[in-house]
Amino acid sequence: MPRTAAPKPRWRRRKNARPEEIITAALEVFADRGFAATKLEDVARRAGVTKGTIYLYFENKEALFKALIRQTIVPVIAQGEALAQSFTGSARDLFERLVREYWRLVGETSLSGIPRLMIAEAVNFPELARFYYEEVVTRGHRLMAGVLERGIKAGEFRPVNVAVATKLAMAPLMHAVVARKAFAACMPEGLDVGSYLNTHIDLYLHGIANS
Amino acid sequence: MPRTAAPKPRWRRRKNARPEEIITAALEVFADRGFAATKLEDVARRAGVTKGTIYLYFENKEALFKALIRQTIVPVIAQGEALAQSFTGSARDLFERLVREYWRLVGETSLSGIPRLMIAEAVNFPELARFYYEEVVTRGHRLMAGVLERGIKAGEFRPVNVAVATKLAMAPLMHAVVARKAFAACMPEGLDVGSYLNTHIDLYLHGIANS
DNA sequence: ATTTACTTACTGACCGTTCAGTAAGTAACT
DNA sequence: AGTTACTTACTGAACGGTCAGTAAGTAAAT
Repeated sequence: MPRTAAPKPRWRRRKNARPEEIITAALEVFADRGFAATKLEDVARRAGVTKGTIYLYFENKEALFKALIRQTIVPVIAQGEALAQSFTGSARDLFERLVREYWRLVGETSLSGIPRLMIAEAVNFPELARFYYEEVVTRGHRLMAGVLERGIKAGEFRPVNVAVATKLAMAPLMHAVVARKAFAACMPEGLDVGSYLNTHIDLYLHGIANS
Repeated sequence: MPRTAAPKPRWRRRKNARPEEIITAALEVFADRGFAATKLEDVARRAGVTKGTIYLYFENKEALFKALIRQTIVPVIAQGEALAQSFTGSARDLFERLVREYWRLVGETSLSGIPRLMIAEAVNFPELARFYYEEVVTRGHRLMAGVLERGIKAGEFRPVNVAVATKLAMAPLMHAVVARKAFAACMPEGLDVGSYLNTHIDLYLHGIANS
């Protein structure tokens, strides 16, 4: 019997690729099960390794989660900030761009599971909540508040209470992201995201317009 | 030595009072920990009994939760329906009444923990999700949709897509309820609920007005 | 032959659920 | 009124399953 049988090792050493693969797997599992209910064994299986391997690259479950946030959501915010910085059109148009961009990058991807997860488990994991609130929520609000102030300064928008108006601009987005995921299985009709976004943008800009 | 020392029994038999006391305790714990993270031992302690007693009155954790929903949230919806039924003013005024009433009965009470809980855990407890969606969400939407249709028929509101407009009317309420609870500890400034509600009502009615 | 990335088998804590036992309450019978 | 026989609301400990984290061992790579 010739020793031609492929050596085909049962596993390979891929130190460089592992962290990213584990984070990718973690995103999928965390996004649809939540933080507490996610089993690291599932994350490992999806990443093509075993549980122990995760602990070679991340200190614990919480550290893995933070790494995931930093590598996925934070860049989305940064991209929004860059867009706002370089944008030269009206505040109205920038608002619309940002809303649609948020939906494209978060609402329609598995990232949409993250806001739901945070809202769900913030109370039980206060350290995670603090981290997320600072890195994502306040930064996102600052971005939107900047757009509103720009519009007010330019005379496009009424001089509203910026903090409140910011929250009212984001709320329908956040709630859609969060509720769609949660009750997907219960809504036979689904949610017509197209009309939903269009209507929100229309109503909001109409409401805040200086006229 | 006189036997005046109160015998003070370690516990008393109070068959009639138990279920309600357990539900009250359960609301508080579920509302701030969520479903999965709630320990029946905590519920029991808060109700002044032990874990075993809960099982004399409720089949299991899930049945306790359903009983809680039926006894707390469902009556709130029913009250809203009654108000809408008997209301004789404009649709605009009815909208405002319902929004404020919702906040008063849910947003400002420990009931506010329930929507968050459902959104959080619907994915992991599909049977609970189905129950809640049917008994609460669809019924709430039907109520709000009725108001919008009334306004459209009366010529107060533009003939919008009612399903979408309903969701946009509720979203800021739901999101405020849900996020406030979640990030209470992270928001030093808090949320100015008064302005938030006023602004939402104002913007929304302005946006949907037929003019 | 040595190093080290990875697996495997294990531990300890946690919690929903169960159930044998206990003591509070009740009423029948003195 | 007091004793006793009985019912049942409630307790508390233990069981079984789950899962984050650990450490000893294995095999890939050099």
